[in-house]
Amino acid sequence: MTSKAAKTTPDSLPLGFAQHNHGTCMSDALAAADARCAEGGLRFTPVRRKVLEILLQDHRALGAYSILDRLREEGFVSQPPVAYRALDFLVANGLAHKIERLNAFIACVHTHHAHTPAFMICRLCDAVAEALSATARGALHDAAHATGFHIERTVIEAEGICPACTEKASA
Amino acid sequence: MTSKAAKTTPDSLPLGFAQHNHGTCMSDALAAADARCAEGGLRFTPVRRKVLEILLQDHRALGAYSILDRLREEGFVSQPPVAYRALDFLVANGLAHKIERLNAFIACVHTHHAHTPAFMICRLCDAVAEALSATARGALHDAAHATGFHIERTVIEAEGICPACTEKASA
DNA sequence: AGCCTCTATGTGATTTTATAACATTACATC
DNA sequence: GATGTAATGTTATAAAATCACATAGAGGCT
Repeated sequence: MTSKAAKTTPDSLPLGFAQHNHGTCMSDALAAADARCAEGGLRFTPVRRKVLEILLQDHRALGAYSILDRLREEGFVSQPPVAYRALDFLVANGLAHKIERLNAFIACVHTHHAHTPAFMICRLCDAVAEALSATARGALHDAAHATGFHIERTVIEAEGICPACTEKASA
Repeated sequence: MTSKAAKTTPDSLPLGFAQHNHGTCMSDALAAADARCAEGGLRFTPVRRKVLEILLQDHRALGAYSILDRLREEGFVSQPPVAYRALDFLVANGLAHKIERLNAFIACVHTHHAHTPAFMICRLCDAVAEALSATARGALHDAAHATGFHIERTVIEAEGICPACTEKASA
């Protein structure tokens, strides 16, 4: 678990590659979502909540149409705009992120602090880990500032092979 | 290749926001492409060259179907796979990049050195600038290395407002 | 309550982006 | 000039995203 330091708080690791307690991570995230919506006067409606639950359950990047299928299974209406609207809401409010490289969505695992997400995508097992990206973001921001560009949103995604798959391959 | 010093060679700036000589930039890029293909034993076929020319002419991100339209105008065959295959070739060989955020493609302006591209996308005028991203890339790489993730490719894109549009807005 | 307004949802169709599958042609080299 | 490989032509379809417009709910106001 430890990558370099002795301290290993859950969110100092890129969740997604590490084992963790899905139950608590899911209920934590839902609680955080409830709190944020209440605080911001946002309506955390049934479809929105269900979409977030679906994303949290899988804990991986899901395409809008996979989500739509899951919604249908759960008895929700299943036209594309339903899923896209819910996803737009979640993304706009920091409860989920879009992985541009995959045209897919993933629940945010760092809901408790504002952040610029960065992802690592394993091309073998499709796992996606969200890393804290203060450093990468800072560097980009500096470069942009030097040219007078005002950043509103960043997409930082690395594609490659995760630790587990690397191990499997060499075994 | 100074990035902040007084010297301002064309490629120390994020091309795309800065004015520059399209003619030479285009012929330079085509010459570089010729050289690279010759060197690597790659076939720089008419469609591939034409697609690169189209991208260089516009000097902005173009969707595959826009490129297809342009190809058609120039008398090329115009089924989607034609454009996608040419684009795949250009991207695979570093002559063009895909902007994931826009599902669009842009000619590479740093063909002479290997690099991990980073882009700044203006949401007002749609200009896209390619920046040198040694720093941002380094930070991401360090983070990945710490967790054992092996990066093969990175997507680094910032969306916001370019210098020109910022100025226009405040004027 | 009743009314108004704004937001969210339901629904069908369409647009945009990308790939599958398979036939044909061009090029290299022996 | 046969043969293998890479590139192109062509049709069809899949996958992702949005448009447009109708309906329903929540909250404020009198």
